Amino acid sequence: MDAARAVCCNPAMAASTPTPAASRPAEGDGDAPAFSPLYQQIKALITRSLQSGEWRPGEAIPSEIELAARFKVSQGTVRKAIDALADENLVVRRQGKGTFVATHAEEKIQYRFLRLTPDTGEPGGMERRFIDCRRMRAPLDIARALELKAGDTAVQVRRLLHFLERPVVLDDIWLPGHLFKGLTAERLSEYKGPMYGLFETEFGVRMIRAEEQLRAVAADAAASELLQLEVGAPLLSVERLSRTYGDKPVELRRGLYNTQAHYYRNELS
Amino acid sequence: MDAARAVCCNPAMAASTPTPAASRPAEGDGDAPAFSPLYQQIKALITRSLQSGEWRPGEAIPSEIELAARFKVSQGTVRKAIDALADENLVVRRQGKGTFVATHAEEKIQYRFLRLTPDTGEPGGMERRFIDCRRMRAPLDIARALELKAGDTAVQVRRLLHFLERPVVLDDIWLPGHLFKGLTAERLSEYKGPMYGLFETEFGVRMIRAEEQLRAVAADAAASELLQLEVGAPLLSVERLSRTYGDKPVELRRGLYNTQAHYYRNELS
DNA sequence: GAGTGGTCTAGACCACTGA
DNA sequence: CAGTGGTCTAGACCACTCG
Repeated sequence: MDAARAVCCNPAMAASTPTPAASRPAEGDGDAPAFSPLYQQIKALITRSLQSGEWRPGEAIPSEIELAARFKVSQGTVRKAIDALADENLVVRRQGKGTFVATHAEEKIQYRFLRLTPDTGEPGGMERRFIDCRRMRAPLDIARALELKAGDTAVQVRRLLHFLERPVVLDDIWLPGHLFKGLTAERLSEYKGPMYGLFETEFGVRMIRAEEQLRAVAADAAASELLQLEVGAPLLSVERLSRTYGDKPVELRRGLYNTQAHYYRNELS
Repeated sequence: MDAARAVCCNPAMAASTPTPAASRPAEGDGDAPAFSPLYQQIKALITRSLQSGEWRPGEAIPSEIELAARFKVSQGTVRKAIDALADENLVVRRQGKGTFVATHAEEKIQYRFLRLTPDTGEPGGMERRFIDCRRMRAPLDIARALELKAGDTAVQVRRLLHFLERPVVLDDIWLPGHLFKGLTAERLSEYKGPMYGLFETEFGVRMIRAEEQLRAVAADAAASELLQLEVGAPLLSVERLSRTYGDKPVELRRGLYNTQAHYYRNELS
């Protein structure tokens, strides 16, 4: 009855003790020690359930005690696994209530990934205006970034963010076509709340983490018109690659930020 | 013998049990619950020892077992305190060896805080060239940022970073004069290794964390000459406020980055 | 082999939430 | 009040480093 524990389906796992003699497999190349602590295996299992949609964004996951029973490990081990997930913002702990699947849809702080802050006043409060939303064969650079095959279709969304009636951000957003069937400008406009909330609830695509590359560039004709600036004005170029579970890239976003009255904030440690 | 535990000097602390009846002080305003877990108190004590220089950067701090004995708590509690310090990069754990005070002086990855990456190739490998180093009364905005009194002296350092013989970064660095007595261009030039390493070993000032504000700006005459660009060329402006223990600001740095062949990298989660 | 940090367990108790 | 996450403990054992 204890020969199974919880990791019964994990290829790199142990039988009933956490680290049996067999846990040091094939030392052939003097590489890949391949020892995985129990709590990381549990973390992987929980992540798999998150990915499979066993619990939906915003919902509570089972309590630590339940999970401990399910996986046949101690509560402390489950706790450590959940702590790691909470550190990665995949999950939110709320004392006395439970542990909840993170969501972009209901956050008080909208725009979890938007680091632009007005010089005076609070972040947020940006108004969205969509310019267009088109399906097409993915250009080469886009396809490469999104790991699409040549010829696959992509969705391009362009939009502006306004702050106090002035355009501040011009975004050019690329998405894999096969994940976003039926995405139209109308649905984008109708949806209240952050765009990543719509992606989550309507298309089941959850943005987990992202990398950004920032540069200073000069406004070209198109950008200068849309952002109401002179050609050549300096703009902050922000290229973001967003990823979902398994580090799979699912969005490439090219933003141009007017930083005359805003700044991009970052913390180092 | 157990009435003292370790937190004997902490005003917001308990006697011998972690959370005695008295731990809910003065609920007057319906504010400030002021409950501090033991491990956070231990963390604060360790931080105080770090700040006081009881252990120097690069050195090992006492083992978990020793600290547990000193503070009269369990090893698990010490462990949680150290985990928190490691998360904040104040300390580095090395299995089998010990826990070490973090340092800017010996890191393999130099420039822990520099997020600029060349488009092709590895980060780092920048050559420093100092332009000048002067002491003066702190300008008003600098004094405010560094929390100096009007009239206090400040040190201004200007320098360039070159990559493959081309100037890429122009830094304008402001430091509180009273912390950096005797800082000269010579000492800056002679020192091998990152500038924060010199600050650490020569002046006992340790940069713990920092906030940056990024903008796109147009190069003025001075910057364009030093960075060998046309006037008006777009530059990434990076204003960094660095802090030491207790969140005390100790450096204001204004950088201008040429992002034609480099980008500023950031990770979101 | 001795000493370090890393994992895992089991159990007690506390703080918070909501019915 | 019961149920949740949060803290603390004590002890066992493992993985890593170095002399």
